[in-house]
Amino acid sequence: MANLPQSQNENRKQTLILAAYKAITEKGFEGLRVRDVASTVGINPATLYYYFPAKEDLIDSVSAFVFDRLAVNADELPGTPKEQLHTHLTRLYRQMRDEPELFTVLTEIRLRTVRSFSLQVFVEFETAWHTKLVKLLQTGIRQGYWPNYLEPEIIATTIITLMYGAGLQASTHPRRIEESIAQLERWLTSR
Amino acid sequence: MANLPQSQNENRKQTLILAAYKAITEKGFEGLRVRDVASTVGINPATLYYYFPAKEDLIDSVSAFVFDRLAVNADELPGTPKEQLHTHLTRLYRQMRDEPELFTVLTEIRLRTVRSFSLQVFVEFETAWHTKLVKLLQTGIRQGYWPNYLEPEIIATTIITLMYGAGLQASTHPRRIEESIAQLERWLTSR
Amino acid sequence: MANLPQSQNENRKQTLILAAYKAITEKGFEGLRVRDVASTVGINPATLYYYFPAKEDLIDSVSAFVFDRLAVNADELPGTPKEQLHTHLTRLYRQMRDEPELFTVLTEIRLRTVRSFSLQVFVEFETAWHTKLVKLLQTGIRQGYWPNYLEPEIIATTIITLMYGAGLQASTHPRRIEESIAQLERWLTSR
Amino acid sequence: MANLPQSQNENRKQTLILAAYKAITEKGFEGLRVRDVASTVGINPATLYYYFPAKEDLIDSVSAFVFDRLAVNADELPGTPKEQLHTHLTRLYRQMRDEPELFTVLTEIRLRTVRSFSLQVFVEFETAWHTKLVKLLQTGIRQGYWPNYLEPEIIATTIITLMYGAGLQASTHPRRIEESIAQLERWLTSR
DNA sequence: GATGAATGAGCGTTCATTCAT
DNA sequence: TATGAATGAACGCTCATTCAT
Repeated sequence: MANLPQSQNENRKQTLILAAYKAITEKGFEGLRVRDVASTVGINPATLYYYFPAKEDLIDSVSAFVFDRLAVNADELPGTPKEQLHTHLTRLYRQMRDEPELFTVLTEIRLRTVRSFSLQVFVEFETAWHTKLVKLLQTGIRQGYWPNYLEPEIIATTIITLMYGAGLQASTHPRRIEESIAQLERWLTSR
Repeated sequence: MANLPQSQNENRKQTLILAAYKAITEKGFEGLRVRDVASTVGINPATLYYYFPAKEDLIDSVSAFVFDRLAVNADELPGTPKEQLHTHLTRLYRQMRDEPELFTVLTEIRLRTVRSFSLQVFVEFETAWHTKLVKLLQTGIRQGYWPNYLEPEIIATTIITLMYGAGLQASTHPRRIEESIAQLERWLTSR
Repeated sequence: MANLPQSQNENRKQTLILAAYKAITEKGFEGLRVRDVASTVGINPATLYYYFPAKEDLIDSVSAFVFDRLAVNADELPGTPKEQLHTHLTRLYRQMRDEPELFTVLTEIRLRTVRSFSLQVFVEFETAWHTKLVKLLQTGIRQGYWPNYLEPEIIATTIITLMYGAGLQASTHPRRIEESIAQLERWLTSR
Repeated sequence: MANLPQSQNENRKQTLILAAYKAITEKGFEGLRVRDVASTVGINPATLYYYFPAKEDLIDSVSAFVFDRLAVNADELPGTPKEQLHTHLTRLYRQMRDEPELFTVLTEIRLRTVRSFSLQVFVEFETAWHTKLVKLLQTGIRQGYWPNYLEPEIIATTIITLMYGAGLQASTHPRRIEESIAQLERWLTSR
């Protein structure tokens, strides 16, 4: 009861983040306009500034939203390491298929970090993902699920790289993604 | 004699394209300004419009420039198919290492096509690349360089996908790219 | 008991007036923002509107505050007319030295009246000051403190004019003020 | 013939400066709007930015315009020092009477410098004025036009101070100014 | 070929103010 | 009394583009 206003506030913030996310989806950062985001939500542009002191803060929140949505928590999954990895890749694949825009926006953000906007947040995201994959692979190798000549660090890197590439093609070639991920898994388990 | 002005014209156009390319490199399409491109070259913005009727035309030329620079003509290389693929991947890797911006801009363009700006040019580029890889792999398999259960279409797709991902990380994690590509080759030739 | 809220109300009003005064001191009317005044006092801008129905009302109160602070009640001083005038000028000088901003704000208000915002309040202030000076001078001349060819009206005007000029230079050239006022007194009493 | 465009350009710049000057006259810096200045001149606001890269640059030009207009070149006048000073003061008085806004804007600028915008330009203006007055007075005293116990530095300061004060009252009490200046001259030449 | 001058449309942001709670 | 949330209007400024010269 008492925190309803609070949650209403949070609600509107979320609505704005979603609207901005969708706008980026459609026009990229290149075409992102504060006015458009506001009018999509049905509020005055000035009101948006009540929630986000600057456009860049809204963008930061969109970034956080994207990172949160991405299913990269590979180690908290059930089953054997092998099953865990499979689930992880499958989840990512499904996400790419069902909401390819998420990966489009992820790439948009990625490119922005290269031009050093707020690199830190992206570095953290990638490091976390990489670390989780490495641990999963180490455990799997130790338990005999994968050949022990595999180098977890390199495999993790390769998986992430392939996923980035897949995400970039998600909107236009959903089929390709599936095939590439399947091929990756085949290689991992071969022999 | 008669075509000197013509070539001078071409020269200036190239200079403008390069300037625009560099601008995209530094600020992305998000920060690309006609005025900046013109002043970098040392001309009046109005003059730029003599060479390119609209900003979008300049961008199209930049796209063409990027596609041209990319070393994706895999089939015109010397050696056996295996050597050809190796050379192809190595060339791409070296390009990523030496001028990672090229891949940054490629991705910028790629994202724009998703939002349907001039999709066609990108489809052609990708199709050509894919086709060349498929042919190379088919020949290699036929000649026994790779196991015959490999499916050329899927492997080609996987290679391209990985390369996109690598390109995205070129500016920030050059090491990762090397490892990923090496891993890919190991998989291809294993057994 | 009953008027405690009343005085609390007055208290907060005074706090707001002081904050606005200080803001004008630092940024002029040009940079006076309701939001800033409110946040300096630690309240919500909306709350300020409970105390002052409009920004202009707050400004009016600041004007009144400035007029009140100015030591221009020349006739209520002890001593002979000559001593009274000396005390009057000395007080003004000290005020210029100790809180030059007061005169800066006075001038800001003065300029606003020229553009006819609330001219009346300023006319009253100036008339009162002028009248007091005239009376003081008349008494002094009648009592033989100053030569009788002095014209009180004109001298009063000259004093006020000089004081305005001094006030304008108070923040940047405090020394000049002292010298000018001393010179004025010397002239007044010469022969 | 060749420099006509150049002078046209300068012409428009001057027109804009004048329009801005008039706007400040009417609304002060507080109410100075780029849009208003542009529309007064009948151009698009964007065009104004072709001539002045920022609002503050336009303001700087207005300041220079005001300083130029002010008749403070006291030493280049004909006649004896006494006549020169008289002419100087008379000119200023007439300017105050005929275009009091000039002094209103001068004061506006003066207040802005107190809040340290571009203090230097004002310091230079004042120093030049002061120096000229001092030289004029020194010469006059040496030549016996004024009693030799007068201290040129202090008198110069007093004159300037009085003139600032007069300028502040120019729009509302033109009569007062005349009287104050006359009084000043009487004092200077008494005995 | 090249430019100075111009512009309509629009940008991110801020303003004083309001009002339900 | 006090505030969170909202807004219309405007602000300084920038954009891609045009066009007479």
